[in-house]
Amino acid sequence: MSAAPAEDLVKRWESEQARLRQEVVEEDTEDWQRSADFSGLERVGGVDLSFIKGDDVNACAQLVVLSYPDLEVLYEDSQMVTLTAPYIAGFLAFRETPFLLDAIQRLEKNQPELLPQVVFVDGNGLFHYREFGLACHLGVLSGLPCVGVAKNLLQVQGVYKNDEHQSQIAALQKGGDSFPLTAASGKVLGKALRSSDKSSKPVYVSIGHKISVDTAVRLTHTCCRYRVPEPIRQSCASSGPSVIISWLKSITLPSSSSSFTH
DNA sequence: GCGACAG
DNA sequence: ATCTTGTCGC
Repeated sequence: MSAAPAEDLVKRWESEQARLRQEVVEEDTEDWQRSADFSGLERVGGVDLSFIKGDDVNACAQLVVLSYPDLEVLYEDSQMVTLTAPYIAGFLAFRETPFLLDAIQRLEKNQPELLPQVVFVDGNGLFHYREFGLACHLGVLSGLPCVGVAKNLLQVQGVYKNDEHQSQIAALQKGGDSFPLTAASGKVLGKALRSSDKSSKPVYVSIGHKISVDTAVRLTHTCCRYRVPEPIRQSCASSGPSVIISWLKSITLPSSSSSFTH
């Protein structure tokens, strides 16, 4: 019957990406982005979805807001959610964005004064098959400046994980060093950044929305205590596990007590 | 058949 | 994403 069930879905998603792609702003739009020390920047956000071992449907959506430049936690939101869309490489946003957007809107409604001035996203932005990764998607739909940070290189648009790439990585001497990820077209889609002196493996930074590549790279570097930028690290590690555990208990206990009804 | 495949 | 312990090094 339907040998290729996702084919039609993928086509719709592709046109949706093409439509929203036109809304991406690839330049700095905020005053603090022009400042050498980012003066005026007080809150940076991070978002992430955490999963449990064999369950790719239930996840914990998290949003944290940290102070800048101290990187202290100002706000934290964790919400168990039920995912509907499958994970297909190149379409991560359709799986995760709705829940990340929900978290941002909850904050906007309850404590708008804590809204982050920029959001770090776990995944790529412009560095994407169609130049519209998760960070762009969330940026356009939320209207907030966003930065995409991926932990692994996506081989796309003529960028390969070959010997040339490896030698460029080897040339990154200290935290803050970077090299461009240039598409076959010549466009710089992002940069590989050595985020700290300690980590030899770079992170891949690309813009999501309302920020320039160079500003995104500079900002990412100042938000790194370890390899992964603190906003993303905090959103991954803070309350994720405990929220998932309490959620597991909440669905396990009622079912066991129901055995008393018979 | 083999490699790639953000999270 | 997550599965998994120890291990080597500063």
